[in-house]
Amino acid sequence: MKTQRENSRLTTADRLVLTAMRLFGEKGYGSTSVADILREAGANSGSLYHAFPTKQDLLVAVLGLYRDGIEPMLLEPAWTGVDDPIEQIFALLASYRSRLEATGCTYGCPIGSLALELHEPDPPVREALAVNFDGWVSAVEGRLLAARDRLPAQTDIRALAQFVLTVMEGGVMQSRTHRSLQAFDAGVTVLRDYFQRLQTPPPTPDSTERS
Amino acid sequence: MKTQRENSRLTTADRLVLTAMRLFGEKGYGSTSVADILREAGANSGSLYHAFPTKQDLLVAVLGLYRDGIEPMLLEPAWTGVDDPIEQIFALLASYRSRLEATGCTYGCPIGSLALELHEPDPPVREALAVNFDGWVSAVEGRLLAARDRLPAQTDIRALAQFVLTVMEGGVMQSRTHRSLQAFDAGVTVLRDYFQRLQTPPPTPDSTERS
DNA sequence: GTCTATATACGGATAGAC
DNA sequence: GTCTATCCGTATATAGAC
Repeated sequence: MKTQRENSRLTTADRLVLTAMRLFGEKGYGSTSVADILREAGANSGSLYHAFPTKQDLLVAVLGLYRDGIEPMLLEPAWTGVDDPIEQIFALLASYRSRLEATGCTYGCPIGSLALELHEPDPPVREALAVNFDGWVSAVEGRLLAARDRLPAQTDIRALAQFVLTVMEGGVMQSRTHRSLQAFDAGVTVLRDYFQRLQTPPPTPDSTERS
Repeated sequence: MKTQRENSRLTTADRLVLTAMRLFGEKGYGSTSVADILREAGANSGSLYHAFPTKQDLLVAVLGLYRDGIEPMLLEPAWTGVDDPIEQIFALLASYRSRLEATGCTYGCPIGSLALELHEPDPPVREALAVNFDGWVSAVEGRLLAARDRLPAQTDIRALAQFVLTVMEGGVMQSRTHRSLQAFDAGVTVLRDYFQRLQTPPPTPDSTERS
């Protein structure tokens, strides 16, 4: 579960951020010590504190990496070969499922984990988390806009995009706790049912008397 | 945000668990030190370790309290005066909203926070978290069963109950991160729309040609 | 069962030479 | 920019008298 060793062609600062990103994702922020990061990155204390005054600054840098990686590292791989915008949303969810499955339901969404681990994060950290959520939601919103003609006219597109994130995060939380994909899958299935109902026009007023 | 002082008529062990419950909820498990708990409970180190060999044993006891409190502390207050089973589900969600609102969106669901804070919890802790989720889901499932005749016959009741938990936890996570009720409210609104659609029979096959 | 005092480890962060 | 050595606070847990 650890990459062969963060590419040694990078600068020390970059290696430290990448190592921190991996360890924060694996063990969380609080349980990752600066000493862990230094050891795994093959760096020394002085180098880290030269680039990052505090451990928290390192966290903010990691969250920036996640943000910048949403498009190339998350969306692009998930969407190749999938054309339908709504199916792209479910392909995104499937990528989280793969991650859960590949790790025995121990790793889900690193942003969500950090968001709940840090109860009272300092403003820059909280903002960086919020920016990550916003970026994710905006990507889903874009897919919904592309499928707008298949959704009821009065649909709140932004709220529906947030709802997709909600379903992903809630499902990941339960699957990690139960160490089973069942809860995540159940959530996706229900969400799919909802999308199907959204795309099915309701009975017209004068047709209700037929049933 | 702190009770006037955990009732001094209780045994020391009980006072310690109640204090730990409060502090774990406020600051998380990792950020609450044993010294914090001792100070706030007005107890000494020896008393704690006499009753609980480790801090983790204290956590398991706290999770047991949460489990036992679902019915009397959570459901009963939320459901008084609400008769409709589906409205009881939304009343339960409203109780989480109240908690978010009362705390400036800093406290949501203590179980969910712990579930994501503890990345690789020891088996007894993970089980205790899972038991809490199960108890919550079963309560919602009971309400859905009471409303079964208003839902499509093929509805997976258990999965739908899990979905309600998913929506609550995902909404709480985002609202805490954004420090705004908007995301939570949006999730509840979308969920309500879904329930309405579930309760609206779809067009019969031979009526589709009318539209 | 409760008290005080303390063992022991590890945390983040720093100093100052090179 | 990177190195080694280390400061200093706080963490969980324990010892042993009462």
